[in-house]
Amino acid sequence: MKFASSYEPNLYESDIYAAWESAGVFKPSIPTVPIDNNSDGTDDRFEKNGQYYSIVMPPPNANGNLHIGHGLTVALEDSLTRYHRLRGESTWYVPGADHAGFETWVVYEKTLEKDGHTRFEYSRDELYARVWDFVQMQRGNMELQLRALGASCSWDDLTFTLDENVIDRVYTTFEKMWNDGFIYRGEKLVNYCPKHQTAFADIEVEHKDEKGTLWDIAYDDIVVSTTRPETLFGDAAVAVNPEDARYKDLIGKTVHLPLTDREIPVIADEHADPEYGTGAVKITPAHDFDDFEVGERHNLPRLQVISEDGHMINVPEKYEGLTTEECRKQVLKDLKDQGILVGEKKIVHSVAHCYKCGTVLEPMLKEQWFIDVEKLAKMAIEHLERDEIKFHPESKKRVLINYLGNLKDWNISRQIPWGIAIPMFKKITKEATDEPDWIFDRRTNLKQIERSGATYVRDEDTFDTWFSSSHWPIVCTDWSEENPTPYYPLNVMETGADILFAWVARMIMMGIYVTGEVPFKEVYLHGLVLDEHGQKMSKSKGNVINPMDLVAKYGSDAFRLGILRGRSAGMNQAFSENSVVSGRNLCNKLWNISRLIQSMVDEESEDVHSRPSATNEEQKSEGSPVTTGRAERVEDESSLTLYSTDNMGEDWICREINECKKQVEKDMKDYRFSEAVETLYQTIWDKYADWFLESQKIYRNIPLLKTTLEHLLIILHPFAPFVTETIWQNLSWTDKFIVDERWPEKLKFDPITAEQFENIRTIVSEVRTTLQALPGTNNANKYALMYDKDSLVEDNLLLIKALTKVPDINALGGKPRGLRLALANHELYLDVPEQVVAAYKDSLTEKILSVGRELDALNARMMNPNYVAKAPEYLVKETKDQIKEKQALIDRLKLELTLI
RNA sequence: GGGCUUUUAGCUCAGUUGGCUAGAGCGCAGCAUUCACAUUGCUGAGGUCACAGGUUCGAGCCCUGUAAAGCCCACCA
Repeated sequence: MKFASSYEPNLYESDIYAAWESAGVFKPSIPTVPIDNNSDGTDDRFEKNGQYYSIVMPPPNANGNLHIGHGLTVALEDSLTRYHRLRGESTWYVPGADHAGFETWVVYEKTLEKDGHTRFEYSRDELYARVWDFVQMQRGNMELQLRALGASCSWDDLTFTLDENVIDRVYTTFEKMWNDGFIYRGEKLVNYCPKHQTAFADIEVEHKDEKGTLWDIAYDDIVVSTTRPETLFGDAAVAVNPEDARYKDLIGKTVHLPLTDREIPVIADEHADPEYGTGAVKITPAHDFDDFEVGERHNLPRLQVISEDGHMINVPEKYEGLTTEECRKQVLKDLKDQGILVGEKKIVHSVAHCYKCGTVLEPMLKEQWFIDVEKLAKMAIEHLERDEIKFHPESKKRVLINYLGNLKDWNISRQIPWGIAIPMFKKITKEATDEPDWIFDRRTNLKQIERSGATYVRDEDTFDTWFSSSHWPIVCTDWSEENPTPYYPLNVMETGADILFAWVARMIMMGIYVTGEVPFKEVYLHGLVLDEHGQKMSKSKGNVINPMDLVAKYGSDAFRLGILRGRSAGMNQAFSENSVVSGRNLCNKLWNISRLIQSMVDEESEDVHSRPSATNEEQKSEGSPVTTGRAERVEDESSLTLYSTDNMGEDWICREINECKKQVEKDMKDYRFSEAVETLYQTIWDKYADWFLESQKIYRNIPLLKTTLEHLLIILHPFAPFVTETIWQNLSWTDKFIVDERWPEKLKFDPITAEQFENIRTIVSEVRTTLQALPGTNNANKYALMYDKDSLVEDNLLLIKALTKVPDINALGGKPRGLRLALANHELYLDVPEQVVAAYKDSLTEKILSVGRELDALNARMMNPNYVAKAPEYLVKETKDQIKEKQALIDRLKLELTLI
């Protein structure tokens, strides 16, 4: 195949992915289901020596599109997956799809409304079936998008959050909790959205600061302060602080509740803050969280005056049926008319909103299922304290422990039809008094069941989705009591830092409760992807970046490289198209590197008959430096390519690739993706292309070119899977996929020779810098280079000439002239006329001064007796050496100056 | 009120047990054009590491405090 002059990702990506998928390369190499080859009753998977690497995808919404956060998630998770696969581990990346209970329901309810219907026209089962069809119809987009991003997940194992095995597992856990007494049904105040008519867990509530009014209302002799006058019909008492001298005498007495004919007691409770408002507060146990608790302490009645659809109930006829807003106006008017509205003050207070529709949430008295989380949280804390899970970033562990320590009981009932039905049935037969009021039963497809002569009806509520998704690591790995799998616990859970509490905390609690083990060994939390100005992306701001647009424009790899760049764990960081452009450029660079090497390989095979290894002959005739330990026809284990290193640049690139590999290994272990990518950029671009390949235009070592390119392609593959595979296939040096390759072994090289190449680099750099600094333009073509009795230069004439682009290199024959190059400390001169050298004098003087400043600093360090006495020996020695070096350099520079 | 995080080049960020003469990408400036790649090459400018103290032979890094920005939790009648 021929390489085009630039890499066009669109031409290859989808074909490459399809080829991977049909070849089945994303499946774990060791089966996920138990096998018993010896028929000895043991699971043979555990006997195999393979290492297991498992990771599961936080399930994207089944009927949605991927957003930028998903893009980051895939870039992170798939890099890990591909890296561990290349390392030879049995790697399992389980994809998922979320039924997204509430989210999807909101979308569906909108379409219902558009068609002029409401949820109340249908039974729960009908609604469930309708949403199911709705989701199936819209489903699939996100799975295609995951493929486009290169996610190398095992598609056969895709887990949908409403799959049968998920529901089974959730029911099993629920039953266990029910039997263990962790589940209770309680009438409590819950956060309730009157628009969506469902309750939420505390964590789903969005608090916003808002302007409001604090009204003072006279209840006989006592003036109470309230922001919600309409709830006064539900008042059960007035509370004052027991220490508050103003109201001491009133405690125990009753006052008249305005607009009604009721008398309510004045009670003493710490809840009343003497500093706030009038210091007296009306207590409405059924419609305020604090008041609910006060009510419990004082055994006050809970009077519900607001219905679930947000209208007034159980109130005087005049107010009955009004919305809370209308009622507030009416009440205020009536109180004013009676002259008992005695004050009003503008305040800012925080108000609970529905995180989806923004409606103000109503605290509502409801019977719901709750999980008593105390023991679960305690177990989780114990495991965390024992460091069984490593966090990235580390600080989040403490944050999580603090959260778990203050966790309140968890409301798991939701009044929406789209979700997993709660498997509880309520007794409706009055006479069967011995039977329990509520029973657990898995037959949630039935509305009504019979047991022990009693009739039970199904609870119509569904589970909070976080309750089922807290089982995610368990259900995705198919863990069960009978067949524990080596893929559980997961190696890592990668997800957004914003759902640390909602999801990660619950997975840990549930994992420990169900399996006795933490569900994952490490947690990597990514922050939000912000726009290029560091602003949160939002539709209303119009700054949303669609990852698929970028993939289409620049390619999947470019997107992945771009989004990983400059990103670190747990931080909300800006993202701009620029970084993707830079990723695209790297892909193109790599493509052209491969193109060049392929062309060299092709030439070699054409030339092989006429003039075998001509370049090597040339090299040898110039006399290579004497070295030891140089690689001789090394057999590289991964690629089976034979190579030898025949000059400095070749040893050097082997060393640099080994260093790069080592660095990437370390970065992946520490989840430092950005650094890994950075290292690869530098190695591929600044070292491999700019130095090694340039030198190979002179010394052509085909076997080494092939081996080193293969190594670089493999190391980059986890981050840029498509371009590396496309090149791999295009080169066709092997029959395999790069996906299936093994992480390369160390390259053999001579370290002494490798280090000598640094001298060449210094020489070349100085020639370039000096030429640029000389007056005039296009100096590279103007001035020849001269050398005198310098074996390094002599041995590498062609290379230096090619890299510096000077027109000529000549021997001086013991008569120095021109401009001596001082930095590199070799007998090298630029053949520059005197008047030009004179113009260079200023920059030379400046150079001497700056080196002088460095020397002063070093000397000052050595003058400090404490430094010499206390600093480690090697550092003192290093300083001494540096002083010598700098001094010598200054001498050379001064000599250069006097020569002018 | 409790907790967490951030502050380093114009922008976005690295800087892993203190050894730094503080780095990268983008951007900027200059130079180059039969070259695998202009999605390029070469060169360069650009920093009081938020501030103030302290510890240390030595601080971007450790300690104390201050300021600014952001996030989370709780409370807010």
